[in-house]
Amino acid sequence: MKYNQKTENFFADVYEVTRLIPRGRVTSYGAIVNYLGTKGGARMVGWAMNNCHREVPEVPAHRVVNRDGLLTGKHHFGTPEMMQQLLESEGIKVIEDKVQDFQKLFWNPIDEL
DNA sequence: TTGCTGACCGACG
DNA sequence: CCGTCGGCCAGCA
Repeated sequence: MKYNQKTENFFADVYEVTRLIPRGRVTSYGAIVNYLGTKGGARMVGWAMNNCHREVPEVPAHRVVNRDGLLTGKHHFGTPEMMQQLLESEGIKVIEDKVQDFQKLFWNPIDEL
């Protein structure tokens, strides 16, 4: 599969930022988009994540949630429970598909990078 | 080319 | 609180 240079660059940036998320922390699609300069649109981040499973090394997509801290993409993992399981294994509490203390655990690439 | 969809977000009523 | 719409861009029929 080949993508445009634009798309490849976008993908690379998204994956790079996602991999930089510290263990036990989370971020949002909007934050990544904002960090990249809203290039490509917010929905493209999710679209990129849909392809991340074939990327190497593994992209911690489970650390990326929507702006409310909801695990909107959990159905795109092997099983719907996997995303929550991975987060809890890192010490993140998840209740009803929602990250607890989201504001506290939120990792903003703009602020950190 | 058109129209619909999508792991989003913000604004409106 | 909930539904709807517009904007963003790529993929597909």
